[in-house]
Amino acid sequence: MVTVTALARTAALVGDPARAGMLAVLMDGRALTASELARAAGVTPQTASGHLAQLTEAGLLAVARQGRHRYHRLASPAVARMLEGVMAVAAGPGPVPAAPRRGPRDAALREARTCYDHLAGRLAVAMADALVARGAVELEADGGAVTPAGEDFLRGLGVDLAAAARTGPARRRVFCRPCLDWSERRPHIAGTLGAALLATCLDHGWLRRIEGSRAVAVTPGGRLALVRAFGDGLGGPCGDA
Amino acid sequence: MVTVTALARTAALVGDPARAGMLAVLMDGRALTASELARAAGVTPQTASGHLAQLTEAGLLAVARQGRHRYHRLASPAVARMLEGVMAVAAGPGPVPAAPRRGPRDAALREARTCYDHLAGRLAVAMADALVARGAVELEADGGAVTPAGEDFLRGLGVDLAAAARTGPARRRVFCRPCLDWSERRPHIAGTLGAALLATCLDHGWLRRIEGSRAVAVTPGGRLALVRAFGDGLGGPCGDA
DNA sequence: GCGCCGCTTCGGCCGGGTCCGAAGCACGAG
DNA sequence: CTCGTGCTTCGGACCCGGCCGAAGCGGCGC
Repeated sequence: MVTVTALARTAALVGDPARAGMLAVLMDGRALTASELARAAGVTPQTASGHLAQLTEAGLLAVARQGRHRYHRLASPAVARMLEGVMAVAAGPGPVPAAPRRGPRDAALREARTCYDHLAGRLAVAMADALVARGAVELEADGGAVTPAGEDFLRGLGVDLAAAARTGPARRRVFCRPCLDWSERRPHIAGTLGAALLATCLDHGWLRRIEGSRAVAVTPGGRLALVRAFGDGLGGPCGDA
Repeated sequence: MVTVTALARTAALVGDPARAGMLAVLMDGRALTASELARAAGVTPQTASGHLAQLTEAGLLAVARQGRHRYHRLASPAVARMLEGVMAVAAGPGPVPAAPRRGPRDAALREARTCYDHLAGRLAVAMADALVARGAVELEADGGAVTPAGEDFLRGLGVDLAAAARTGPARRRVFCRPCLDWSERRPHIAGTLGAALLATCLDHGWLRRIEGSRAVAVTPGGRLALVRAFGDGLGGPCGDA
């Protein structure tokens, strides 16, 4: 089988700490320069350059030149899914890791952040719970689905389901994929629906990206809108309701 | 983030050719002895022993002692999903790899084989196509769903949907996950539904595992039943209809 | 009980791959 | 044009990790 050597090569690319750090940072879906990635991985620029060349040639990263900067991003959703899969295994079977780190430094990250193209963190898990509770979405380990009632509800929020469903109105119910949250250890909504949800929240000004971080902030108006749409669970980091 | 080092460690485990070979062989869902895995990976038993110890301690493999044999298997579906993800990336974006190898040695593998807990190969792709064509299943990149009509059809075949849907009759439609086939480069049906389909085919005697290989054979009666259920596409390796 | 077989552990060898210092390119600004 | 900055390439040192030979442990069959 030719594939076994390719399998090992690909996994080995992710298996180096420096490269793994870069890929983990890029999991938020943004495109970063080589210097930023070097700093994130804790190596010198020339070392990072070599790693980036390998990752790009293997098809894990895509680059976009822009002036004298080179922006690197994950080459495809398949790469993001692969990384999610490895992270899920790396996290181990333990469902409850206690409360390992309560540092305020990453409090914003635990509250809400981007995960490639969708939301993650406490907010995303609460959102998924609310959607399941109201019967708008069905979630299982292997996949998820939007119910007919859920279609109406989401359309009411302004989620562009039609854009998410490229294949016509007949099969609008599938574009939903669970993604295990590393901070909450509970599933949130990824896939095309997750991407559409994030886009909607950003478009409406409910959420705002925080510069230089994967974290996203809930705007004052956004908090109101989210609570009205999803219920009290979306209220705040510590339940300010 | 503690997880970055764990991410790299896990990926590095898959990143060694010998270990990757063992994991690839185990993707058929069976449990093999250390000697068999050593031969599959092309290393001596003592080398394999070290690798297996690492994989087991990291939670990628589970062992079952039985007499003087030790049977190793993938520890969880999460591990299988991770490997699928890596393989998908390793296969590269190229949708058409020409006809790289037509050796009769793996003809049976290309025709039908197991992939952890479900079917893969030409037969599985044809089966997925037939299910989609008759409107029993909807498949997208992010997930799949069984339609209400599909529920009736599958139940008629004897597929145990109830066992696949542990969570009650209300949300029976989601347990379906696409899995990219490495020989056909087209999706087939994985997930709980894929596992139930394979179990049904084996129970009915339509398919039979081939000893010492991932390949499965279609029995004479099975071919008849499959063609009747799914149409001519299931007929034979080269379309003997 | 004795010997066989599967599996594991220990030690030493060796190769691949990562790392950084220094120098070379490319692009944009002044 | 010349300088400065971001990125890449080259070279050599280092170290981690895989590999196998030999020896030790444990269960099974005769």
